Order: sequence, then C-alpha cells, then structure tokens
Amino acid sequence: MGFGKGHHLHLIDGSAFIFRAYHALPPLTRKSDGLPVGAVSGFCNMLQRYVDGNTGSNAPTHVAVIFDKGSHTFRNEIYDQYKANRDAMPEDLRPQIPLTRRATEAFNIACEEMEGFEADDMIATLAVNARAAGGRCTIISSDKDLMQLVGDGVEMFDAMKNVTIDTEGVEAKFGVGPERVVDVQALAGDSVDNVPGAPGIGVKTAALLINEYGSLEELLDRAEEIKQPKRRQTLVEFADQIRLSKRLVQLDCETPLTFTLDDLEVRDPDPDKLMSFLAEMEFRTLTKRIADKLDVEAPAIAEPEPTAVDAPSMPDLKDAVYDAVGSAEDLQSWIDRIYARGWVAVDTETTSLNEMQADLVGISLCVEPGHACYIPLAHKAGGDDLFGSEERSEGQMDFDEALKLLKPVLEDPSVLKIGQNMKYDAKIFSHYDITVAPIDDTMLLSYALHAGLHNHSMDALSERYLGHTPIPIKSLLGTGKSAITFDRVPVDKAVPYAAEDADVTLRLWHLFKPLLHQKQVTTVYETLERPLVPVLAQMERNGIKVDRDTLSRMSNAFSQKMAALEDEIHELAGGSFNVGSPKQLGEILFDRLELPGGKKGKTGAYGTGADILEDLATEHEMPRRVLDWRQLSKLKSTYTDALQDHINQYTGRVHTSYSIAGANTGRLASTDPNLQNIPIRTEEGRRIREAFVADEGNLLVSLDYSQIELRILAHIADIPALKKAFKDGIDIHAMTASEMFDVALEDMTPDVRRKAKAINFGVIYGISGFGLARNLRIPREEAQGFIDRYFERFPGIRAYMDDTIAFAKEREYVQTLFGRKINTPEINAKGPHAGFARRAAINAPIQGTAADVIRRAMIRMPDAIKDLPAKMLLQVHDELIFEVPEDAVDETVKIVRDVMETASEPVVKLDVPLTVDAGQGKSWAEAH
DNA sequence: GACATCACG
DNA sequence: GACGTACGTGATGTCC
Repeated sequence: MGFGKGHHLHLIDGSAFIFRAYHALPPLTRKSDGLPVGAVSGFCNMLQRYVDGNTGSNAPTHVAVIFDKGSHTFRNEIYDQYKANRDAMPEDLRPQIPLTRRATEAFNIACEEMEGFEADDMIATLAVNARAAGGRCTIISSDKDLMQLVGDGVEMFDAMKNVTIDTEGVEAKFGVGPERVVDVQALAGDSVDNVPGAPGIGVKTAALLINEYGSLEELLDRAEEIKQPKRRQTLVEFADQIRLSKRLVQLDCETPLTFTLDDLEVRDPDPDKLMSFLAEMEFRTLTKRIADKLDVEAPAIAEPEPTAVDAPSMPDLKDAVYDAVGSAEDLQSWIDRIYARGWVAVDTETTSLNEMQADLVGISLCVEPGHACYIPLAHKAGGDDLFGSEERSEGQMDFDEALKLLKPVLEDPSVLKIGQNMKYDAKIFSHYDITVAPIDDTMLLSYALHAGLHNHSMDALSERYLGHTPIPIKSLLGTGKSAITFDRVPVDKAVPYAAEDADVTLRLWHLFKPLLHQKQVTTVYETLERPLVPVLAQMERNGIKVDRDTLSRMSNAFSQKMAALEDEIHELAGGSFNVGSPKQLGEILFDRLELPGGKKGKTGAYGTGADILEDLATEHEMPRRVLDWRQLSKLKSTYTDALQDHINQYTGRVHTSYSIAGANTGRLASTDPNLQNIPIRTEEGRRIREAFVADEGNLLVSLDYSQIELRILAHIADIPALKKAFKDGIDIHAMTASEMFDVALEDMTPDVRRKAKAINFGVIYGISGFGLARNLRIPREEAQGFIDRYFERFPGIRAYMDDTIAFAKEREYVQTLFGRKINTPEINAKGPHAGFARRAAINAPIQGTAADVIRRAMIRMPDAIKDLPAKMLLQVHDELIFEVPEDAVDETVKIVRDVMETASEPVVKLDVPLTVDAGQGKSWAEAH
C-alpha cells in the first residue's frame, strides 16, 4: 500500500544537523590518523537522540534525511548574488560532509540529495506530496525558510529546543500565517541568504503591511496608497527587487524527485552496518552506548600505539563499583592503592556550598575509573520526623581517625591529588589542618583548554565529554525551603552520588591532561591557573573586616530618603504604584503621563533604563526622582543590607569566593558576595567603602595598575604615539584628544578629553559608530567621524583589529600575550551573533593579557611578602588590596609595587612601562 | 526562572 | 524606524 492516510513522514534537514554538530563540538579528530570527525560525531549523536525520541504517537512511518548538493541552483540563475555572502566552508568540515551521508545510511535511514537542488525545495516537494496523499509530515528543522510549509498536517520540530512549530508558532515569528510568510520574507529580505528585500523594511513592518493589504501583489499594486512617503517610495522604487526576492524565498514544490515517498519507509537498524561505521570512526563511547541499546556486542576499536600519558580505556560508568568505607582497615586498603598508583581523585561532601561555614560530611576517592569509594564521616541518623535526629548514623568510621589516616597522603608530595574545583576541597581540608598538595584540577584543565566553548562545571563536563549525566544533587537534597543538608542524606544514597563524582573527576582528568600538550596550553595551566588555587584560598580565608554599624546606619538613612522620594514620585504620578517595578513605571511615564520617547523592547515592556530616564530628566521632574530612588534602592539592597548578611559571625569579616574559571577572558569573578563591584563612581555610593576597614593597628593598602588595558593595546597593536605617551608619562586621554582634534595639550578642555577617553575605551571594546554615539550622546555620523579619524591617526589599531579577526576566523580562538586561548566558536557564524563575536574577539586578548599580568603578580605575592606581616585580601581586576600593620605599610607598598610592575617579566617584555598607583587608609574609601 | 536594571573594571 | 550594536562580570527585584 502506498503512502497515504495514517502515515507520518519525518524530514530531517541534514545541513542544519551538520552545522549545529560542527559548532557545538570541539574540533575532535580520529585518534589513529587525525581525520577531523567532530561534526560526524555530533551528527551521529543527534541522529541517535532523534531515534531514541521516536516513541508513541509521533513515531514516523516514513523518514529521510535531506541534504544539499552542489551550490548552483535555479536561484543563482535568477539572481547571481544569491547566498553570495556566505563564507567558505571551514577546512576541517569539508571532509566530514560525505561521512555524514554514510552515517545516515549506517543508521539505515533514507538519505536523499539531488545535484543542483536545495534541500529546502526537496523538503517542500515531499511535504506537499505527503499532504496531498492524506498523510502527516514533520520537518525536523528550525530554519525559518521552511516555515511557509507549515499547516494542514505539516509542522516543524526544533530538535535542539525540543519544541514543535505549528501555525501559531509561525505567526508568532512572522506576524502572519504560513501562507503569507513568503510575502513577508520577500519584503524583509534575508541577510543570511543575501536576499535583498526592500531596504529599510524588517519583519515587523513587512507583517504590518501584508496584514493591511492582504498580500504582496495587492500591496505592490496599491503601493501609491501608502501614507508614509518614505515607505511608499521604497515599495514603488524597489518593486522589481521585491518580486525577485519573493521568487528567491518561495520554495519549489515541484522538484522532479528521483524517488517516491514509499522509498522512505522506516527500516529497522542494521546493527552490523551501524557498528562497523561507528567503529571505523573510532567513536568509543557512542559505539558502546548504541551497542548496549541494540543489545549487540560492541566491536573492538584498536587503540593507536600508546603514548607516554595516554587515557586508559575506561569502563562504562554504568558498570562502576562504588564502595562505602566504614572502617580503618577499609580505608587503609584504599590508601595503599593510592600510593601504588601515585594519584587519586578526591571529592568532599559538606553541609554548605560556602566553604567558610561548611562542615565536612564525607570524602570520596577514586584511583581507577570505574572503582571509587565514599567515606561517610558525619551523617546523621534518619528519623521519622521532618528534622531527623541529631544522632550519628551507624557504620561510619571515626572522624578524627579517618583524617589522621588521610592527612599524610593528601600532603604527600609524591601523590597527585585530582579534584574538580580543588579550591573548595582544599579549603575544607584546611579547616582540619590538612594542606592538600600537589594538585590538579579538572575544572581548570577544562578552562585552559575550552574557555569560551562552555562552562566548566562537573555536570557540563561529564555530559559533554563522558556522555553521562551525574546523579543530580537535587535528587538527594531537594530544593527550596525544604532542602536538607548533606549530613541528612542517608549513607546508602550518599555513596553512589559521592563516589560517582570522584570517578567522573578522574575520567575527566584522563581525558584532559594529555590534551594540554596537544593544545599547547600546558604553560598557561601550570603558571596561570593551578598556582592561583592556594593563593585565592588564602585570600578568601583572610576576608576583609566590614563594620556592621556603619552599614546599618547608612541603611536607615537610605530608607528615610527613599520614603520621601517615593511620596514625591507618587504625587507626581498621580497615584501610588511600585517604583521598583519597571513595568508599572513604564506605563505611568509613557501611557498615563504620556512622556515622549517610550520605546517597547522585545518583551513588549517600555524601556526605563537609566539612560532613558536621564534623557527625560531634562524636561520632567519625576524621572530624576526615580533615578535617585533607584540609586538608593540599589545601594541599600545590594550593599548596606546584603553585605551585613555576609559578615561571618566568627571572624567579623566578609569572605568572598573567587571563581577562577568563570570569565572567559581570564579575569576572576567574585561571588557571595561580589566584592568586585562595590560602588565608587558616585559620592553617595563611594561611602559604602567606609565600612570596609582595617583591623586594629592596621591600614588597608590599595595598589592598582594605571591604564593597564590601554598600555597593553599600545604594545600589542604597536602604536608608536601611544607607546611614547606612556613612556613619557603623559595623560593618555589628553594626548589622544590632542592628536585627534588638533588641540594643544595646554589648551585641552575637559569635554574634549572626555570624548577622547570614550574613544580610547571604545577601541578596546571593538568600537562601532552606533555604540560611541550612544555613549557620548552625539549623532552617529559624528561618532563615525571620530572613529575614522582615530584610525587615521593610529593606523596600527585598524591593523590589529583586522589581524585579530582574521586569526579568530582561521583558528576559532584568540590568544593573550601569555598564550591563554579564548575560543571564539561564534566568529564564523552569520547573523547578529557575528557582531558580538567579533567585538569579543578584539577585546579578549587585551582584557585577557591584563588578567594574566595581575594573576602572575598574585601568584608571586605570597613569596614576595612572606617576611612582612601584610595580608593580601582582595583583587578587583586591576587592583590588589592588602591589610598591613601601620609600621610595615611603606615597605609593603615598595615590594608589592615592584612585583606588580614587573609581573609580565621575564616571559613578556612590554614596550610600555606598567605603573602602579598606591593608596592607604583606615578604610577602603581612604585607601583607593 | 526570565528579564530588567545597575554596581564594578 | 530600527537584524543589531562597546567588552567582561554578579546581585537584586519584579513578574509569570
């Protein structure tokens, strides 16, 4: 019986799968010969996931993967610029294309392509045929060009987002139904495919017009009736171009297919064929996983000749054996194993994520992948009541005895301790007088290797590199208010969770460690990441003294001022509302008071950001009051109130936590609380810093790099004028202004200097005329003129930007002067992503090099100040803060300044001096 | 949990 | 009238 009623056709957009697979994965190569196979691997994973998801009523009766073939189609005949702006296919993707065809066949799924026809047209023809025959059709794709096909039994499915796109979905996207999508696309054009459309008309406007006139033809026929003169002129003038665009976006439903729907009937997998293909590609994990699913033997994949440190073949995580250790004898046998091996993965379980108030609950160890243990030490016995009992649960060995046995191993210089985020575990152990060393950290390995590609949490890494989802902690602790602490988790539940973490960590280490050399980031890891762990741990333990009374007084003062402002605002608004709600405020300002300039964002709410209110404040009273209220509200909630909650009850100090692998560029990030964004720019906010004080008899000393990013830019981009100015110690912004605006340095006005300063920063951020215009509140043309002039005066800047972008496009990463790699996977993407990626790529080497410099200074600091009573407390990107007894301040400043100013050496000798400004005082307000 | 807003370098 | 727009972060409040 032929395809018809009751049948369901699935059409997979093959090119979209390939593209996503390629960009989602690191450039994986086949071990035996280096053939790039990352995209093939991702493609197979996606196909497998697709097959797994085909259950129940949505299961297809017919299925095919449709590919593009050849680049020349009828669209190029009618418009030679069609898709002309596409970049060439990346070199390492090209050889993978035929392999994805073979992969599809290996999965025993029909694989169709036709020379000279786009996949989209084949999909259109098949979908229309399926509908005509009375069947259903689901197109697995999120490509908007296919949305015109939706309706009447045809729908789309976005496999990445796991959402179905039906008629309503299309309407949400285009503002018109599927049957009018081509009309809207013809008007709006498409930068990705280089479809011209009508200049100045986007999807929104296009939908508006089509809805008003009913169809594109009608609209073009009656174009003269359009009220807006500009629009009318555009439509009349570009009518031919719009008609051409429609022919380009209209899919051809009459592709002369060389096969029929019946050829696409779903076939059972052929295990032999599939296994041999996967084995040929050397996809070890995937082969194993699919073999299990099909219940067949996984073929052996030959290991290439072993190198010095190579990952052992690791047993499946499902077969892992996890022991509970309950006695000294058990523990000793694990310790023996550790000494025999020379390394061990360690993980601690505690009562809190905050290391300062976390108590140790248990420890897990893993020496060989697939065999790990958990040593429960402080689990409480479960009770029937909600809170459980305070009694220690049975079967746990003595807490002190366990630590006494473990201390020698953890401190043994010949045994490597491997952890995921070791700073945390090291701090926990330090509470029990154990100094864990030497260490490796899988989070930092991943950061050195993969910054910019993904985050480096264990869950993310396990998912991505082991194809395994670890047991979620939430499944043990619950969430929200009813969440329990780990000591309340029954031991039998804790063992598989905790031991698995150590197992996963060790597996990741085996994978990542050999890659350091391959990717040439060993030095980065060993000199910029790993040594920072003990330094930051010490700083976090030090904490900084914060005076509660000062904060509390300020908090009260803020409350009163806010209440007064609130009354005035309500008065001006003509009624009470929540000033803290941007939504309500927007409606009051722009609907009720009908102030000008109301602009709704993508969520349909009015924007009420500071820049918008600032503009309104010149004409009206209320926006200024709201701005003042907002400032106080921010200061109170984020600083004077929240900071008090972070004062540790035992130390009286605030202990932040630095994340080493948070920011892609190499910068640190500070959390719980964030001490890198304490106010300073306004007088009122700056006073918060008065609450950060030195301990009795001490002073706070702050040393910060002056203009470090601009200096690095001058060096990297090799700009003689900038370099000279820094060497001569001239005010850099004034110098820039003088160069650009032909004003002598003596005659410099603050306003001209301000503009130059904005441009200098703009350059570091990957300047655009639009951005500078907005920042300086000047016309865009004027801003663009400034930029042009800047490039004219400092041609090296342009060259640096172009070179950096070219490098990034070629290698998909950029580098700092110290070899840190920041991956830029989006750099070759099309559409709005591309602009972001370009600017980030320009900024990353500059911001990243500055981050590397201060990291180097921090790593050298403990040794440099070891004979001084000074303590390093905080880092704020280009600033270090110390607490020093008064009589040692001068000596400390001298030594710290020297370490900071020479931090790049001897690896990098900068062409510009790095200079450091120093300040001191009882409080941070005085010191900075 | 998404979004808007705003604090810092 | 707008593809979209300065880089990198984290915390808070509202609203669904």
